[in-house]
Amino acid sequence: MTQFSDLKLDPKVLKAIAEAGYTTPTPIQAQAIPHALEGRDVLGIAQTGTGKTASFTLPLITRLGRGRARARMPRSLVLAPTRELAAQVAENFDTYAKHTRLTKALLIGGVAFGEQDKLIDRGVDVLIATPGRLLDHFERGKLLLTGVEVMVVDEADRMLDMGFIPDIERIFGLTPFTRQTFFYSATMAPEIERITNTFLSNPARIEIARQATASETITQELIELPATRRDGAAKIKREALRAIIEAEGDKLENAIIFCNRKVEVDILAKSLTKHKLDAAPIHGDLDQSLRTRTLERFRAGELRLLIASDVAARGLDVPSVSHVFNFDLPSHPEDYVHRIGRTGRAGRSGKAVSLMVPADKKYLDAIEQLLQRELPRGTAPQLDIGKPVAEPEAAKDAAPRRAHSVSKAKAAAPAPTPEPAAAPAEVASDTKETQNANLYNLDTAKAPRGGRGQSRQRQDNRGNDNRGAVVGMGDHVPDFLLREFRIA
DNA sequence: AAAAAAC
Repeated sequence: MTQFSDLKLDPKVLKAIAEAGYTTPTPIQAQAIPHALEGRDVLGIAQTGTGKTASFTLPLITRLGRGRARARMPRSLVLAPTRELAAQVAENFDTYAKHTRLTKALLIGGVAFGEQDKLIDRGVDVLIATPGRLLDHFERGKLLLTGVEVMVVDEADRMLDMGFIPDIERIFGLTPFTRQTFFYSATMAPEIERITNTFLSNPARIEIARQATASETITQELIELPATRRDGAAKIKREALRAIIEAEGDKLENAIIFCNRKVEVDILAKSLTKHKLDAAPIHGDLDQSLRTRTLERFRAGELRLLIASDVAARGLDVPSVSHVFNFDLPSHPEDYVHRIGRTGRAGRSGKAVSLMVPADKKYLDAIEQLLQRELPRGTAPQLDIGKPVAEPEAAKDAAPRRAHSVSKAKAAAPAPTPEPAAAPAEVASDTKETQNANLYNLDTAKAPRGGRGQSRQRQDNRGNDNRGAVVGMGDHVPDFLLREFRIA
């Protein structure tokens, strides 16, 4: 089997790899690095957690080993869709370039220009950036991209989702066509295909087959919660979540809890904190320095619960998360896969628990359709609904305004707008019913629907010999995570 | 319908 020492990497890079404790490259590293070192373009079709980042940083550092940076003319450029991902690439670069004299700058939004300007003026070998901030620097005339020898586009499919493709095309156009290009995407949507045809030249196409021993590392569970009035769903979910967290006890070392909306992230983080749980929010409306600090605390094990929007769904490298919760089922089924992929990494076991209310049924259907299997149904915790816990009950009197707890959480937000025609009918009966149903014990284990699950297996195992391979610098990835998604 | 990313 290939070892890092068999690859023609710079000895200084090999030394740093060894010091980081790795000996064996992951499949994508073993396949991409030789082509990259020959100077070929690389098209990598792979998910996060496969060791993708090092598959470009290692040859990049090797290739830039000779030569020096000139002022305002970076020698290489790495583009990532989110600030956190860009920061992660920068860390990876630092790890493996530590015995070289190569320099880097991280250009992301949300932070001051001053320091970034200084680094660019001095000249950097590697520029790592999100597209918006990079173009901002360029337009201010601070930056020339004509010296770029190597360009990397990471997570291109996500760039597509986020509307960055025009920016990416423009940036490609600012770099010399003689550059070497590494391009990574989890899927090959037609638009992505078009870009690669335009900007890559005879690339080595590397597609990572899923690994044979898989998905046992993530235990998935769906908790179905009872129907309620619209504004009651979130509250019931919060209660259920707390009950589950409590029931997991010490097994829950740390967890990421995903919500679909930023406001929900804030409300949930506050609510959990109020209930004496160690929780903090992360989403795109929060100050960048806070985002960075929160993530650092979480990585360092100083924070147990990270409440997140989908800013954290993909790509974030948080090595050991014991649990992932979907407080809301994601509306894009691929996001389900990305979210739960934050646990069960590096061969460790992980648990992914999703909460569902009846209104989310359509999302569940889409997820099960994508996974080609049913999510195992778990038992809902017993909830003392009807007894006010720490949060005051929703208005019992006729006026169906909003729950006190919510209005409190929203105090900081701009003037609360009136609820657009709240659910009319069954309001009256609701309170009584929930009071009687003091205990919800929903054992809703359903017989699996017709055998659509098993029929389709292993068809995309491409016969690579990496089964059972020791996986260095990447993580163990369940097989269904590596399946290609169809873009609806 | 929402999230992310530029000021």
